[in-house]
Amino acid sequence: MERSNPRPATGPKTGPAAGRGVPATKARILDAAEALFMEHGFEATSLRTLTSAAGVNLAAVNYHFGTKEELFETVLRRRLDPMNLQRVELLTRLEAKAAPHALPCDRIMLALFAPALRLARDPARGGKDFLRLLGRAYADPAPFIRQFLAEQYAPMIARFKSAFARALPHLPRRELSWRLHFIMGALSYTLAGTDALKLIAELNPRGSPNDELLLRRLAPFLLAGLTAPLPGLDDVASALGGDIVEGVAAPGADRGVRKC
Amino acid sequence: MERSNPRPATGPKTGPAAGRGVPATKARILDAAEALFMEHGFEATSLRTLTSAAGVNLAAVNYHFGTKEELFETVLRRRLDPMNLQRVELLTRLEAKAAPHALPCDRIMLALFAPALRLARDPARGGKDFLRLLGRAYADPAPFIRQFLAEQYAPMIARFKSAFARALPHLPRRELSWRLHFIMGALSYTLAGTDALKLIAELNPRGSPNDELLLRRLAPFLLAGLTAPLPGLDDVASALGGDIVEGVAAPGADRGVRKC
DNA sequence: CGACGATTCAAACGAACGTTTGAACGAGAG
DNA sequence: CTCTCGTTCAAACGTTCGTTTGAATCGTCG
Repeated sequence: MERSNPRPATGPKTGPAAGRGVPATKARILDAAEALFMEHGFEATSLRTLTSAAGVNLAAVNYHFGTKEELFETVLRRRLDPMNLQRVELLTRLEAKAAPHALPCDRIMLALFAPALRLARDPARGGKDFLRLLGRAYADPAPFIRQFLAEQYAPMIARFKSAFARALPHLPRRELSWRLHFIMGALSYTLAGTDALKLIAELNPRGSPNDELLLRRLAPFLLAGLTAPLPGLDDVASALGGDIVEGVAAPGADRGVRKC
Repeated sequence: MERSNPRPATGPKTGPAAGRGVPATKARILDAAEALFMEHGFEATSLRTLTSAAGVNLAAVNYHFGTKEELFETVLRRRLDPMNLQRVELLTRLEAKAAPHALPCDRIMLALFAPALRLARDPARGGKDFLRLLGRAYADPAPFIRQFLAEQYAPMIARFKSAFARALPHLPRRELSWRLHFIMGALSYTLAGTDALKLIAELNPRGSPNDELLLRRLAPFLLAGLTAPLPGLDDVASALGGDIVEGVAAPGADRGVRKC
């Protein structure tokens, strides 16, 4: 029985039906998990609900994936790995094409967004639902999720940070780091599509939550923020120093900030 | 006994020690809940952990608040209500001062940010930890949280949307709605301070996660995005139409987008 | 055929959860 | 004192969770 090593070497197909499309169970679990994790989150999705939806036995998850957490990581990795790989490859290709000039940062952002869009359009199961799962994972408090994402994203982020630094030589590195953080935050939040304040539904009454349209609006927004002039040191601060609650609020507080 | 109405009218102090600082239990539960919900999220915080930390009996939560969910809403409402009230009042006051001219949108954003900053600086317990709790709640999948936040935020959001619409008459209403959504998303994500990719720690090695500094960097970033020129219709789209993965990628795709 | 190994299955395990119960407590009013 | 009533308490309830178990199943190969 060998229960001491429950997971039988996650390797290739040594399965029962041998040569062809064998472990339908494993794939069905992955697909159901992606859909349910997307809809209800990690903690709120029970293995009993999941295995029922997938039409497999309850124990199948632990047999094939070992643990619920490992299943979650597998679900994420299945689409995240290729996407981040595409991002870095695309960036490298665009940079090579622009050489010896630095790649302008709207192109860099294109390399960041296009693979996500491409994933959203993926005809295969998942598609844009996966982006919602990903955005939700970004905000999950579970430590194992945070660590997994950090490891998964760190190299890609570092690569893009270098590219942006080359495109924006005047921008202090620290400021760039902040702005990249804001960009990833807005991107995650938007992709999560949680409709927190029902804004999306109100804005896009038709049933189709057009992700492409969404990213096409988000990209210029973030690009403008990225290339914004450096903030004055006393924009918000001076307003807070004066008693804003009584309406005094910094007469000349708009230095360094673009007017409307 | 009257167990048919377990919660004894959440009204004022009719307590045991009568006249003074009575239901220490209730306050201790609220404080402990704020800290623990902040650190671990709603689902991951058990009532047993919570009541142990607060030094009260397990049943006290159900006695005083009825339900774990109602406790959570109370924790949020305790600081959220005053903050959103301050936001709207400050906006109204600034608008009155600017009349008959429209209030420029950097000032509008000041009214959005300053009360949050003020809350972060609050010497009373909670302070900036609460903002992290709030940012986390924004991304929580639990339906009751989403509904609660939507009801709580909708009026304030609508008020600010009108103000921005007056300051940006050339911006289509639909575009403005999107950008406001992006702003609230980036704000929530930033306030959540989840340090998803450990960026914050790397950027701010000193122990103090200076929220003021953070918002002072976020505000110009978002302001630039808000006032960005309208996106061309084929920035990202044409790049996607051409086969970006092979590096063709839209030679003249930067129309309408500010160059770096 | 017969044994093997990978897979599936029904059933159970132990733990943790939110909530309820009914008795004990303790100050204030009659 | 006695009764009352808001509060606290230890204990238990019923449910659900992720995981484990050991037998049954089935195609493959000697």
